[in-house]
Amino acid sequence: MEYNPNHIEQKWKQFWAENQTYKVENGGSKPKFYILNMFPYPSGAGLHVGHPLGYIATDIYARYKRLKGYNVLNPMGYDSFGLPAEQYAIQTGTHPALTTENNIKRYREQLDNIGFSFDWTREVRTSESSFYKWTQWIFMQLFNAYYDKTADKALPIKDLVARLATEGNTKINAVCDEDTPPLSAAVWNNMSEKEQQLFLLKYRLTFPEESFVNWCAKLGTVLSNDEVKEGVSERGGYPVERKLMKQWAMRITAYADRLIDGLNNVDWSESLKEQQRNWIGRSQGASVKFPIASPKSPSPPTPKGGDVTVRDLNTSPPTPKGGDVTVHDLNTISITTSTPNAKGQGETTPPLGVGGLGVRGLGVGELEVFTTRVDTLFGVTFMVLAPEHEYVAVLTTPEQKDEIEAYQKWAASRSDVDRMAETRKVSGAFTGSYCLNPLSGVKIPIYIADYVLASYGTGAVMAVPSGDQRDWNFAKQFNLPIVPILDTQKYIDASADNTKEGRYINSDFINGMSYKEATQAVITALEAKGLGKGKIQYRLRNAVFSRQRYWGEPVPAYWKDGVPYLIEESELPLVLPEIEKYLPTETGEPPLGRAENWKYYPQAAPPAPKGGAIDEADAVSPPLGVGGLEYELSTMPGWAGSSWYFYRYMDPSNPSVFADKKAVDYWQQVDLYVGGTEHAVGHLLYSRFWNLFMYDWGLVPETEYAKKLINQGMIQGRTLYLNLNTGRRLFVNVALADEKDRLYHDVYLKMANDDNRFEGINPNIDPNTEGGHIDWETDEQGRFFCTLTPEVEKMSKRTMNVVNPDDMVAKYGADCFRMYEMFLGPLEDSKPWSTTGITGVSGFLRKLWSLFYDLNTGKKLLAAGEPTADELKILHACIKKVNEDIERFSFNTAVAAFMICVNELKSAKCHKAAILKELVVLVAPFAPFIAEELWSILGETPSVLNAVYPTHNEDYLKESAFTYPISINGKRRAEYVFAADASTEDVEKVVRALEIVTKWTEGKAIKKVIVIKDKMVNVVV
RNA sequence: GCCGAAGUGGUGGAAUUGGUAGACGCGCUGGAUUCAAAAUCCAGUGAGGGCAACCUCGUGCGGGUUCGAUUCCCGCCUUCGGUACCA
Repeated sequence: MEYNPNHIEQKWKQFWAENQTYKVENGGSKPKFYILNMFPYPSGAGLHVGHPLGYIATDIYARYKRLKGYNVLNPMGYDSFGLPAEQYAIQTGTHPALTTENNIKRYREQLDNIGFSFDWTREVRTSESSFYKWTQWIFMQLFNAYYDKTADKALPIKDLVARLATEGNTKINAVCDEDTPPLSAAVWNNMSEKEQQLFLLKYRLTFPEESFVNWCAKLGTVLSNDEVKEGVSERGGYPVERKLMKQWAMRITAYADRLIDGLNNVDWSESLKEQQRNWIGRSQGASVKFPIASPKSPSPPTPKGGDVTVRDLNTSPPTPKGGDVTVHDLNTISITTSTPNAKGQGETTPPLGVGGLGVRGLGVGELEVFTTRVDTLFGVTFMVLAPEHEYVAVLTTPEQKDEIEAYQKWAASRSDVDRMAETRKVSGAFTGSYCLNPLSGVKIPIYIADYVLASYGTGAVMAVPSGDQRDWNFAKQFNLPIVPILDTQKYIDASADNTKEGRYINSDFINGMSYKEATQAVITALEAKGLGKGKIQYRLRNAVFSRQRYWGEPVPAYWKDGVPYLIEESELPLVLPEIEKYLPTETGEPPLGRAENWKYYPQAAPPAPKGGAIDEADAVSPPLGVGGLEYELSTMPGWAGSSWYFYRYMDPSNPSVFADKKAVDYWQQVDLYVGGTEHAVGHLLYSRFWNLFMYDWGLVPETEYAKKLINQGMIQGRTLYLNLNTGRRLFVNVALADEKDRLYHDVYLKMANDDNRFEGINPNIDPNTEGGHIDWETDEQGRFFCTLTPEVEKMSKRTMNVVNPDDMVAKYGADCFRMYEMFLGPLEDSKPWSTTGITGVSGFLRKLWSLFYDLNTGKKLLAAGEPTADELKILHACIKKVNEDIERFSFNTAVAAFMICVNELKSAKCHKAAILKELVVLVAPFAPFIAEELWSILGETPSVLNAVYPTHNEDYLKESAFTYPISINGKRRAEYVFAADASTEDVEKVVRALEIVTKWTEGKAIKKVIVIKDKMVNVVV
């Protein structure tokens, strides 16, 4: 019988399907194991050879665990909402659902070809209403929740409402918008329904807000920060601008600390955890208030233009000793305001900040800054605000108005790309106003500059040019004083020295202190004056949750009189309506503005008002769109469905709950999650956030849903470029160049000897449509050649470097493809795809087959008989090695172990069923097709997955002798065979007497002989 | 700049706890088979020297710890990934 991979693949694919070999039940006596792959977006390009890498690894592990006696959940599904299908719909009018359906069909075929053990009865698709019903449901739970800091968890919003009605919000320690005003119960109870609802939005875990977002005009939607790379959209590479829009947001910041702390409890790679920590960006510091100097107080000469000088800081010591002399009496300054922020004001919020203060008129108010180095407070010589800072208008003196406004205009015109390209350039403008150092009372000028970001901290920075390079650069540019504050800062004229080493100087009461002492002393002093306190600042922003697109989950909410309300849970799912064109409306509404046939709502009877609970929609009888009711027209972002899909696999078709509690309690959490590192701060952070919320809500049992996570490396493609004489480069289709001798635009080429040189068959036809032609070279025989430039890049349809796994499977067989991908190197490493070496794996499988049948004659070699000690040793060494390697996800070395085993059995001419049977089970996770075939050839009943996984017997591995390498001073000089049971003393005695040893130690005394049992001997002279 | 990971033959990569560096595969060289080629099989293959036994060097670079370092420590260099006027 001959080895024909394609033939046995067909046979076993059918067998597995007919016998539901991979179907998994919830429950049973076996221990559970949940393995998860990041589910793919079904793109039109189909799977390329990079996608299956992780799937193969998990499939091996899943089969291995199953053979080891576990009940293994190994599901697969599709993240099937997304932009490409919608873009295609805009271009062609094809419904995204249809495109998606076709793509999924193709994916499924490709996946089946590789022989995965997925339980397809559990397949999920995020774009199916039976699935997104629960995405919408979770959204509703988030809307009905607020984060209580005292309980340190999410609580029902109706609890908050009850407390507001009895005690106001002053005692409530909850996460809310920064502009939330203090409120008494009386004020709350006097609010109208609308005012109350708007007020509650400041607390809800998901809420609409007017905010600056990344708007991509070309895609017609907003993008989250992690969907924007280098100022352009990650998908498509289109320009992105900042735009103020009303958007739904998720209060992920409420979970910032728990998202950081939870990382300590999961087995994820350190680099990935670091990425998440950096993304959350927790920094410990202090907020400090700088009183704004009254214009009436004595001031330095008004600076003009760019050459501002406040020389008096340099000529006189910043702070007189004793601290009793101050420029300004701080106690007379009334503190009446809170920090402004970049956000718009809610309607019910009393106007705060500038408007009510009249900063310039009254000479009161203060600027709040956040700093991680409050100890450097005495080194502050100026203040810098973001150009968009709310105070700028009132702080600007009439003389400086033109300059400031010109600068603001210039800063606003700069795109993110510009800003990033010119980070080293110093620019800014002086407002004409001053503020006072809260401790020293020193008067310092206030500038604006775009190196200060409005979106971080308070949008204001206390500048310490001696300790911060950017501040230093700014001080040099505008000729501002630089005061060293640590005795270690010696080269302050050359650059800033951001150090914590040394003792303080020029710093009043902290002079002589260390960093730690000073930080505490300054905070204490600030707190005593009510001008500062310790504070933790996060880089993490609340996550924008709206997309102005069609192909996504509809938000289950509607608007009445400017207030958002949820629809009833009983009305879920809110089905995505059909529309005729997938474009924004003429009035600029999202595509859903075109919908007229909202299917499921409002079909139910108007809900009865529920006792006082204001989060319930209590008057929804008229159809939406009539009587002031309007649907929310934006849809959810791509990360909505993927934030919880792993629970749906546990109970995929349940109509009444996202997953039955019994199922969730059984599977608990994902034991092993495998996916690409590109989701480090997107999906993997959002899903942890949703999981924490679901945990708080009592829906799931674990605070972290993925116990262990492995990031598989990316398999890159080889992109071939054809250089035209105009300097333009064309992509060359890798597959066509390899397989069909045919290239771009009817130019016929043939693979030349050199990998990247191609012979032209008909160079008279050139791709003039691309505005140039190829510069052909000719060889001595008059043949034409051109040279292609290869580069390693991500595989994508656009660069025509996609390698389809189907082609590999057709050519070498699925088993070979699977093992080869594993053999390529460590799972976590990225590597360019190359088929060099696949013949080695192919040869291995044929060799394995040849233990059963003669490859030439087809004669059966398989025989009965007692295995010899040698044969057992070969087998059990392999069992041991493969077990260990799978446990540490080192699949490449496991494949090598198989090769060694088969090579040795072949040399030993071993065809014994007793040996081969165990080997087949061992190979089954890696090469399931050939394993099933050989298993049945052995006369066993399929499936091989129901076999028992072999364990090794250490007795078979015992050697009768061990060859010790003998080193002299750590250099290997000889080896000598000792009996395995020789004691270290015996070994030492013999080694000392060896001729080779005496030769090397000639004339010198042996100081020591180190014998490590079964390892080596080292003679020290 | 900051954070993280990694640098080993011609090549992909092994070396699991500080203990024989280069497993396994590809490629290459020589041989067998063949009319010939492909395929297959056998042998060799880190570099340098030597007829040979054998010797010297060798895991990015420079130091250190150790009987012994690809592995641990210190200082650099390079590459890749992430991130960035984050105060």
